[in-house]
Amino acid sequence: MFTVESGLLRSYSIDNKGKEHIYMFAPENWIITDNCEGDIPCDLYIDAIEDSTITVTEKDFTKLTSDRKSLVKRINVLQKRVIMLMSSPAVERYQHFVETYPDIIQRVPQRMIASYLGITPEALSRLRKEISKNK
Amino acid sequence: MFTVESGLLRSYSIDNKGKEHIYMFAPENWIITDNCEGDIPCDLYIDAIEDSTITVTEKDFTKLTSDRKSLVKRINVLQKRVIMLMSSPAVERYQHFVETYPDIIQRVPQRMIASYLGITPEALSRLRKEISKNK
DNA sequence: ATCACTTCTTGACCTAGATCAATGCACAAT
DNA sequence: ATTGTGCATTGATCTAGGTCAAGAAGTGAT
Repeated sequence: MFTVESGLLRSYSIDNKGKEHIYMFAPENWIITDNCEGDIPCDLYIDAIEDSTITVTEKDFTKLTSDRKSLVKRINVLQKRVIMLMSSPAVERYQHFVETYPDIIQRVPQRMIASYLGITPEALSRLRKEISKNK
Repeated sequence: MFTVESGLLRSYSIDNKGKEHIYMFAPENWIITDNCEGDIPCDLYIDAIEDSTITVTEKDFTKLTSDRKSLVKRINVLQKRVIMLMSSPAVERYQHFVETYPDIIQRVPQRMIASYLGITPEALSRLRKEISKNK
């Protein structure tokens, strides 16, 4: 966990085509982390855009109070979502959703899945057709 | 703040064309909120997709510990970002960024702004040209 | 001064996904 | 049985933004 005293940091991910996607900028007084929990490999890189002085703090996810833990978890989910919206095409976002929330799929109409993924129901319908064709 | 005992809720925003964008689904044991702080008008609607039983908890943002407050703030920023990525074209995302972080613009190369917005440097360049033309 | 390196811009073309409109298909109400 | 009403699908067309390639302009090193 880095607290920026002066300067400017950024965190970013790199997609499978090697393209960078900036997740956040951290100027003076901001806190920036890679949001890794335990063993989970972390998909955020951090570096400095300007010469910076920073304070490093060790964070121990396991020592957080449970409500703080759930906030951090929610942030991680959002982080993943932001990065996917920026870097993955609709098919991949759909597949990720199916894998992550298999039960939800059964329970909500497709147009709502589309709405969650940021695409139209028509696009989702076609994309599902394509997937089922390829197997 | 709603804790879902059984059933399924969703939260969503409505863009300026009247289109709904689902921000999250909340099945059993999930917590869902509209993330309003104080007087700030809140742009999330919540409703039930299935018949549900829920527990309502009052939350008082002002009473949170400061570190919790900063987590909640970060969630709100991410929420805004997710919704904008789903519902706003690149121009609007850029303008929102300029208004929100006017100082950052001065300090980072344009390609990084583009990367943050989820577009290519070329697209950002053209879009800026378009904006400057219209005024 | 010149070369190398990087950023920004511009142009030509391409593609993922949006939009619009029509059709099919359940399931509920009469 | 028939008439909605809402959802999913399909087709035709459009558009925001991506890709690729070529300048232009700034900056630093030799």
